[in-house]
Amino acid sequence: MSDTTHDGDDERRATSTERVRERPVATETEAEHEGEGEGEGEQSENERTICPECSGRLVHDTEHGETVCAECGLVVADDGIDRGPEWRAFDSAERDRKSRVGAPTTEMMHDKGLSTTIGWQDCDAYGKSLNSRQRRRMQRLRTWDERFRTRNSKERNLKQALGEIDRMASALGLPDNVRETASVIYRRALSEGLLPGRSIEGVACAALYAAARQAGVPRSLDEFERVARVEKTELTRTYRYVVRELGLEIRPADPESYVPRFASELGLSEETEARARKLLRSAKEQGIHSGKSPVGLAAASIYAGALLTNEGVTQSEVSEVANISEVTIRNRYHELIEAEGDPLAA
DNA sequence: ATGGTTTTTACTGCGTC
DNA sequence: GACGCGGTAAAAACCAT
Repeated sequence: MSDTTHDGDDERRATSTERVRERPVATETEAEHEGEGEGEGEQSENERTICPECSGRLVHDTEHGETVCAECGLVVADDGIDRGPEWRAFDSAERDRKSRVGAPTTEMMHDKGLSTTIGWQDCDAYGKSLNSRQRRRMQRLRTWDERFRTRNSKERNLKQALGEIDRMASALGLPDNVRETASVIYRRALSEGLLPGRSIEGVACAALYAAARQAGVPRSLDEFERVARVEKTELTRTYRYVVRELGLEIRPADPESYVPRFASELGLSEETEARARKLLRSAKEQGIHSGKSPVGLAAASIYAGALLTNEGVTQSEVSEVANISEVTIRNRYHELIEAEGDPLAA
């Protein structure tokens, strides 16, 4: 699912491959700094995403190889490298024949999945098993391969964080694309020096929380606290910090996104779920929802919806699955029914 | 730190099975 | 009498300033 973004690349024209910048021919101090490729081009992330003229958002136009401002149209950089292939394919057979690339890169691994790994199966390229001497040899190589790949601290840091993100994401049932964005957020936090003084787990957790909300599949703080290795207070603190420093735009969670999960946990019908959504929508139109906790609203809409369809659900049951007090449910659901235009009275 | 808003806690009374 | 529900006051939590 995560590689769908790469499918369109084949059709892209290579407009700027011929302009790939030439390297200076001879340099006297021969590549002494080659080995320590730290954060290659990531240090000035802000400069790349914000227009210097009007501070609007910058967008990359891969068709023309330009970086332009979405607000004022200012062209910031026009020497972008087109990373698409230089050939075109007109059917899938031709695509297979011409393609010279391997797996897509992924943000989910600390080296973007570009490194090779020595397989764990003790067999050669023909599938024949190795003898014991060769086996020992491969085991040694594996060890050194692993040490080499995770050699510096930054990469070890990333590796641990991404593992943490992966673990929590599967515990919370979050899809791959959320993990990807969480990884991107974490990378940005790391390259902007947000980590010192904060725990890896905390920042990783905050990144995942932010990513889930951005993707419209939010999980409540309570749910995060259950799977995270950090306290809720630390989570909220680092979350706020990361969002502010990185300038992430995150709107308040949509109550409707909680409805399906609560409904299924309580074993309620589609009809009730639909009623709950309807209640939430009319509440939104009247602006009842602003400032109120989205989870509370979702819980109240579930309760009210079940009431309207005569499905027996008690307030305490709803408060149980939503982690919201019964009082809040009562207050919200009165407001919801009033906003709906009092269908009970009709 | 502070003040305003929202949520939670704790408690009470009412009606029903 | 246990349970579901509604309401209230005060405490706690949260958020922007």
